[in-house]
Amino acid sequence: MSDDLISDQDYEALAAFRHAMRRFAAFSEMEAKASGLTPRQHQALLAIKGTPSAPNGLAISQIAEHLLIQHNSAVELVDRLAEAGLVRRQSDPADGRRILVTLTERSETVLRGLSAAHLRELRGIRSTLLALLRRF
Amino acid sequence: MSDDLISDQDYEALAAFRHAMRRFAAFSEMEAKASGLTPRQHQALLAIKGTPSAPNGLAISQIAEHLLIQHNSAVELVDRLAEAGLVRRQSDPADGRRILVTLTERSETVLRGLSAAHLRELRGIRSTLLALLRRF
DNA sequence: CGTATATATGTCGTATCACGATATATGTGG
DNA sequence: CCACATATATCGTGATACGACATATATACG
Repeated sequence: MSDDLISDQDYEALAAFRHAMRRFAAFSEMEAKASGLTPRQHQALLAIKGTPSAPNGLAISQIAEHLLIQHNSAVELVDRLAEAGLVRRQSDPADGRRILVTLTERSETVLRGLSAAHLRELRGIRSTLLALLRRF
Repeated sequence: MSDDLISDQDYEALAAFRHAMRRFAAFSEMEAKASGLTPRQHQALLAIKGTPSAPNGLAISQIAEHLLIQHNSAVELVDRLAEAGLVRRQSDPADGRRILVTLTERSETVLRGLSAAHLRELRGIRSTLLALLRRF
């Protein structure tokens, strides 16, 4: 483990890349918060909206997979989203165990604004991120 | 706010990009945890090591800036790192208010292993990330 | 000089939330 | 129709980032 050869430039590249990712994450947190969402809630909405292969909504287990969180955490996340009126739960007619989670009009609107802001931000930092990535 | 024009492809690109970032973050969490670190602790160590312009260590406020967290959170983060024997606090001879945080031998070793794993991972997902970024 | 102000670090109580362990419901295969 | 897998739900716990506040040091400027 201790015979890895890591140069100072490697460390610098890693630090710079993580800093850039953290900057984007912090931007996203701010935007989400300004819209009354937590980052996780935002990502859940985006996963539902951005999965065209699932037009009837995402199952809770799919949300967990997409966000790489535990299933029970996804349940709780959906609890909070539903309580805030941002998603609806509908049981899957094809499989009674599954709950399909869909957006509401309100979350569609919120997500639209958030996505516009994120697109702007990403277009602004795109070249920086590309340059940082190419250092690896 | 509600007249933003966002296409389905935009949503899909955003969701895919965030999923990739989350994947990397989850990978990093796992690796850090396997080394006995939290993600924040890892990033703090990396910031200290990867800032060549500060060879005597980073001040707590600089760590806060780099990680984009509040100053008091940085203090607490350094508390936990110091307690784990992963950093040392030294007051800055040039400014008695500042505390310079430096790595220990142990954290140098841990960070070396973590960095090697992250370099491998990043080289593996680099082309994927580049492709996702170019969609914006 | 000395006082006001700014900056850096530190302390403490609080709230959030992801998790592990566990429970219940539904589907599936022999 | 029974064993097992899968999906969702519940609950207690721990970790930690934060806001509000406190203290120490530096700097500006009369």
